[in-house]
Amino acid sequence: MEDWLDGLATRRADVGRSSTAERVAEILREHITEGRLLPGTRLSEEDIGAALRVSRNTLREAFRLLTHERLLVHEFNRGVFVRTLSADDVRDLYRFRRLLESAAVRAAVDATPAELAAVRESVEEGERAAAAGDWYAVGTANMHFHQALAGLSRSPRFEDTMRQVLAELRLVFHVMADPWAFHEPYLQRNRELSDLLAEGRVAAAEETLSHYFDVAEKQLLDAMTPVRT
Amino acid sequence: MEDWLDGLATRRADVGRSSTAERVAEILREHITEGRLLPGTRLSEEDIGAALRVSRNTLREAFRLLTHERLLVHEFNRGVFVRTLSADDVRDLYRFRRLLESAAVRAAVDATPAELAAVRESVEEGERAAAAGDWYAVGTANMHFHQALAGLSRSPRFEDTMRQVLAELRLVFHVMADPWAFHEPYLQRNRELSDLLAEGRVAAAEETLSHYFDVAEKQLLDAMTPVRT
DNA sequence: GCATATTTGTCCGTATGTATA
DNA sequence: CTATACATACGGACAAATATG
Repeated sequence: MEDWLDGLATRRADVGRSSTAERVAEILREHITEGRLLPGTRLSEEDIGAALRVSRNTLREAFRLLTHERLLVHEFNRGVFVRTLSADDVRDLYRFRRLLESAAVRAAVDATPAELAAVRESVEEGERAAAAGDWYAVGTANMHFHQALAGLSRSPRFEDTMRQVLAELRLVFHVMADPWAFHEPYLQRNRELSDLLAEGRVAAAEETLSHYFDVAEKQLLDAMTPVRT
Repeated sequence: MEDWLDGLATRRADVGRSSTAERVAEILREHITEGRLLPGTRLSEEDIGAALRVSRNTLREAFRLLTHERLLVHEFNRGVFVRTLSADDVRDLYRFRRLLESAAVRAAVDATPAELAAVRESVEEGERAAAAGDWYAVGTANMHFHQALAGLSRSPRFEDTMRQVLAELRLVFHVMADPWAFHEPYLQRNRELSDLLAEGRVAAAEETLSHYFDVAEKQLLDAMTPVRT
């Protein structure tokens, strides 16, 4: 039996409120985004159902949720697998992010002070985490930063879309030698961006963001290529 | 016989294959987007299961698919209903569209001739349909136009997101007295936009698009408000 | 407010089809 | 080619929640 199944079993006690499928999905999502369940892993209905003590029907419902979030892929008559992102997927995700986050930054001209404050707050969250040497928290704060940028759009659907994209990208962070430390260099740039936005210098912010993506995308792709030819 | 022929044959079989849940979802999706199943309608598991001759478990799987597409809403212990969009939903959808389609138009500077041709082709599809007095086809062509705009992004995820947004908006088209004729006035504007893009006048195109959304959003919201107080 | 009927939520057993060693 | 394992789909069961009279 694989290790991660043990981890699942310990979460069994948590299963007791709200829709069962949602709870199961949440448990699996956590395992995936934290890298305990690696891309390519097949999720057996029987094994996981046994570990979490839920029926196959319920489990399939949870699988559906995560498949829709693109964290799992469903292959007909073969089962569900933790998604493996290709280099093309990563390129597409960054192309998408460029479009989305640039649009969000441009929308900053209409942003409320509260929305801009949320951006600054996420920068400070990252700086505090770095000062404390907590790299995991730095990574989380970086996610919050980009989520806060999405908040400038003032569109719930836009924010949902951003959440989705960021969750999907997490699938590939674990190819990095140290998945979380890789966010550290971006603290400085986030601060810059936040300041530019506060000053209303939208065009300059867009420029900074563009550099951000160039570097981050290249860094991820470089880390990926050695994995498979 | 060569091996690759076998390979083709099995792939061919794979292409046409889909789960019953997906086929059921497709049938329901069609009923919803064409207005035969109206927002607010409750979808009884037993009735629909009997009508389509599928088991409750399979049907629920189809419901899940459509719920994730936001065409249905699931109310715990009460069942699933065809989604009813609120005025806020429509406003959010238009805000989202503004961000997305503006971004797509700006990305037109890097578009290939083929991508721009797809935009023009959808305009002509609409013009032909209008000349033939086929308002349903005019509406469809209008969807294709905006989907073609999304294609300028050259991002599959971006195009998916647009598809989703347009599908969702269809839920509300049926509040219009004549759901399809309402697209007609936009033919002219689509042509304008297509021409501006072909000339590379991106900023002007963005401006035209912005007007487009102002008018369309107001028109939809006005048609909605009498429905409910 | 109460009792009843209906419907959903969850789980199980099983038959059939499909993929893979 | 066969055997095994697994996914798909069905129908039945019962508890729990909801709607109805």
